[in-house]
Amino acid sequence: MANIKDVAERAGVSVATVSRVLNGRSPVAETRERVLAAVQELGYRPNNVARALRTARTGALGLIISDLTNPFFTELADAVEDEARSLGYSLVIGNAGERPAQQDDYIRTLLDRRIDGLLVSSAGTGSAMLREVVASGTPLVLLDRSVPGIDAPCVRADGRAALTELAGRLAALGRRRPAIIVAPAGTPTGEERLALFRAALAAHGLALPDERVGSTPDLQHTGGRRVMSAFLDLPEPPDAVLATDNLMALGAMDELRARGLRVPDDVALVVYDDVPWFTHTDPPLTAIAQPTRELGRAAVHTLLARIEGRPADSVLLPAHLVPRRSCGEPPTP
Amino acid sequence: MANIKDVAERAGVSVATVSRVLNGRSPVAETRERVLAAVQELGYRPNNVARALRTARTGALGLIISDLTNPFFTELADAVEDEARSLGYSLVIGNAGERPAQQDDYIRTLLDRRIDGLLVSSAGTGSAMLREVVASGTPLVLLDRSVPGIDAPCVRADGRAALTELAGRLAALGRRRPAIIVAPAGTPTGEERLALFRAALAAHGLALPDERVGSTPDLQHTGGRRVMSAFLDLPEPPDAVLATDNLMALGAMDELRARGLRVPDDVALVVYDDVPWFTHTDPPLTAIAQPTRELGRAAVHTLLARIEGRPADSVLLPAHLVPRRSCGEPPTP
DNA sequence: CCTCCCCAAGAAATCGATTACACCTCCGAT
DNA sequence: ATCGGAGGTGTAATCGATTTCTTGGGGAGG
Repeated sequence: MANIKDVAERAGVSVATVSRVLNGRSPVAETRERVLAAVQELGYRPNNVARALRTARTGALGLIISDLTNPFFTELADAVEDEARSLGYSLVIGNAGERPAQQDDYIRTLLDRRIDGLLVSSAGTGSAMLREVVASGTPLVLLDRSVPGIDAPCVRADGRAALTELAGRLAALGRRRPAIIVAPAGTPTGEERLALFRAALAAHGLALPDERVGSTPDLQHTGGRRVMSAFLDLPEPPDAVLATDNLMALGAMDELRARGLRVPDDVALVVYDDVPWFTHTDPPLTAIAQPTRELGRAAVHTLLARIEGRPADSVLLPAHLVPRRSCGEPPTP
Repeated sequence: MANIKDVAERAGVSVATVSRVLNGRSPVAETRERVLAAVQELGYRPNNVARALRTARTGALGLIISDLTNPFFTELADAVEDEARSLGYSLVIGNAGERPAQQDDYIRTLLDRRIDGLLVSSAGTGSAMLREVVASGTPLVLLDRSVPGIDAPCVRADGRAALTELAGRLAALGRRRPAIIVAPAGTPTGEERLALFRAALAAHGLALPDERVGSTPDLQHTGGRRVMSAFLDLPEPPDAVLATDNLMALGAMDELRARGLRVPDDVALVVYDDVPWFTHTDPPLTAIAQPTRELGRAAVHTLLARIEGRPADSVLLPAHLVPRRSCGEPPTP
């Protein structure tokens, strides 16, 4: 592949001039033409590796995503990618697969590659490596999940309004025994969702006792199913369940189906995170929709602010409730 | 951040020695210890950008995916990422969003970043840039979708057996008027699926006339819905439809539902690509499952073979049929 | 005791760009 | 006429690693 020296020779100028022309520094028509012609003829493309070494800017952002196969995170990644690209950055995606060790491994790799900034939707609570990121001076923004003790802005959704509305509807529909499936204590996101839901229910005179708070470290299908099974074995099983993740919700639904129970007749089901195909499930699922694409965009902007040394605060965007049949609503058209 | 010079000074050796120790070249116990100690104390990490410049190897692979929000490609990307990582490469993902222009843009960026190799699940037929990739000497492997005129190995699934089985079942279930929703003529994948399905049906005495071949350039939800609508307006509407993409299938299902038709009673529906939540749709969807993860793995291995100068052939892995209720099977447990 | 060889380690070139600095030329002002 | 400034261009330093070439010291063999 042709390099800048070849171009310089062909155009009869020095490499400095070529560089200047290409970076739009000193455009003297005549010289400029010759250089651009040479670039054309040789099909020259600047080597980004060399450029990055010299300028200490790679033009790449890193994104650590907790689980790429989870549709919520997929859409998030897609939005981040879009926004980064439109701002001239490319994106290196690392999929933690909900495994803290793998996440650390990936962060390490990204730091070694000298990405300009890092977005992390953290798996678990392992923050040792995140502390290193901060120490290394690499701009960091947390996404969707905050991590205590890490000094970095966090971009995420606020479920308060949606949960308040949900509690009201459940109460109005006559549900008396709500339950929640949530990430284990110690995960900030999980604790927050639990607290907000509980408070919202209390406002309508509904209690959320500990026996109807089910948690599982396995934030997947099987975890959701196991928790639902435990719920149904209670002397007074719940008549409305909020699953704080879409995969767990599917597991829960499997368990209900396996026991011959019907949604929403026997148990209402509500899911955190809306996904396009929720309209196609049986029954269509009521969801708490996070503003996914906006979160992605905001995260990129916040990160860029940090990269450029501008001040950057945390961002909180409102989630909203999307009522469908699974919580006892009339079918949507 | 500490660099190799700092380490050298601290250990009282030259940079060359540090480099050798770190790359396991000259292991003299005593010197080695001192260097490693210095590395520890300074928290030194080699700068991959500098290393890449010198060695002309970045240790990164590129993956162009036609649509990241399509669950099939998500799983594919996940598998590729896993495999690449386990082999010491990191992955830069570019999402073409089914737009050829964006795809070209991304390929350009990846080439400029001097990735070691490129995997492309191509959007559309635009192959001008792919030709450039080949010309640039960057190892290239096509994934899922072959591109005529591009001299690169292609890793994809073979639907013959699955389609043959499907045709047999449809015939046995008494379906007489099969139809297919497919990518427009000119896309190799679409044409192949059409030809295979038609041949398989013919073996059971079923015809697939052109009026029951619906295509749409929009490989998404709306495209699928439009085609299904046209089918249903035929004097003799189909009684079994194969959608060659999962998003198009959802669109088709929406149209059926909107018209008050029932699956599979009125129309049987079969989908290309299996997705975890197909068991949760109403009704559960019969699918032709591609060996997604194996495809991803194979693609990485094929690419690595090319990178290392070993010969690499195209790979064809068998897809298989997963019968569920939407094509008239008994409910699966 | 001298020579030769081998091996470890240092010095310096190199990868391909950007950029500080020096130089040269041309022009206008004093 | 001379000086100063400005603008364009070339020379060379630089980024941080790897790698080639060179050097020096120690051990073995004569």
